[in-house]
Amino acid sequence: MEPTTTVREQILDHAITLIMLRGYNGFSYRDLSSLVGVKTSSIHYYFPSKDDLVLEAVNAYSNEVLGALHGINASLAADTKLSKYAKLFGRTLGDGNQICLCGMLAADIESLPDNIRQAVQAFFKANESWLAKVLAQGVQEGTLAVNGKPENAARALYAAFQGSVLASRLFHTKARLEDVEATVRIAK
Amino acid sequence: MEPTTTVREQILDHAITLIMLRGYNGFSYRDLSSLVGVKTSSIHYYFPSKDDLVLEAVNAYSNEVLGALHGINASLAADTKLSKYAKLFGRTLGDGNQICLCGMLAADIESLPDNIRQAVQAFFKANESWLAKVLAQGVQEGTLAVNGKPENAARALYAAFQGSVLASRLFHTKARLEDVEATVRIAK
DNA sequence: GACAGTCTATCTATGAGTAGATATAGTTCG
DNA sequence: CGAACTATATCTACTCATAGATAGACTGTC
Repeated sequence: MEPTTTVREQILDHAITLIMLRGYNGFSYRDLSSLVGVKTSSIHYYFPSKDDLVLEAVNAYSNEVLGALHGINASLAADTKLSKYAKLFGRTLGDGNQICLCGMLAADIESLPDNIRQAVQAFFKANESWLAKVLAQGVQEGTLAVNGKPENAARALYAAFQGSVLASRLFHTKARLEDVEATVRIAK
Repeated sequence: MEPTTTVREQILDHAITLIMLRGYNGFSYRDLSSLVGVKTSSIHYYFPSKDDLVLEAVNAYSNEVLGALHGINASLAADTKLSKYAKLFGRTLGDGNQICLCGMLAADIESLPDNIRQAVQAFFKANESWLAKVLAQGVQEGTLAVNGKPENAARALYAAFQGSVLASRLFHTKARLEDVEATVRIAK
């Protein structure tokens, strides 16, 4: 009675996991083959080239994460929203040492075609503009400390989140994510 | 009359460049072979395994960068030091789209042996503690805005720098590095 | 003649990707 | 109805290129 996931979905799921763990150049069709239990040729049937697979992985991941972002209740206080965001960011760290798929692909970007670069850029921009709104709200509510324009601060904050998951995994700790949140939160 | 660099040094230099561009899994002995003009077997003569090569690359890079950090005049104002630091960070972005070698290897960390992880960790810690001192100085001088303890803020700031070079390369702009600096600088 | 440094030649494993067979499930039409 | 056809999904078997790594021969120099 297990939830019937198609082979295609399984391939995509495992691809996402592997990219978050080892990056574009760090996984192969062979890896997927042994994880899903079908031959590599079957994977090529669904995803003709590796780039096709990665592009779909970005889109699927992006939809999921941006969906979760959209699901954060708009009527919450800004600092509460930020906490939820930080938790979202660190979610994959605990089980499996995975970092944000798009952060990973940003590191691998020089090995990737332009359509994937654009998809990753879009993900970055979506996060930055969401954060910019939260920061602006936090300024109004007096719960978040923002130096300069919210748009600029949001880009820096997003970079800090991306960098901190990198460092968190490097040091096997989640503390660095909290450090980032603390830089903008105003103590009560 | 070119400066006589040994083959060994050339290999190491190109390895560093390639790692900063494409990461651990994104370059090969063959790439180095064609760049330096010796056979791959000669590279194995100097660096028996790829991991040996990468470890030496981290050490060489680390010495160079930390040397440059140490070279920043201790008597400067904190905000001036921070500007120099940001410039240092973005130096390799313009020519060649390279990001910090240790930031790159942090992304690839799950493919790397433990001795390299430790070397990368050491580099991170050195940067963070240097930044912590600068932030503490900036608080005293009233030129930098720090929320919370300098140690925590320094970790978050360093993460922001790492994340911002990632984003800068992704978007082909250096603006994101400046956004980071702006979050702690107090406008005159 | 020992040794550092480089080469040729080769190995074994893995990389993405392709060709073509097969099996099964619909679908169409006489 | 049932034969012919088509689409989907999978496999076996392969290609060609690349990966890191090794063995052993050669060459110059101290």
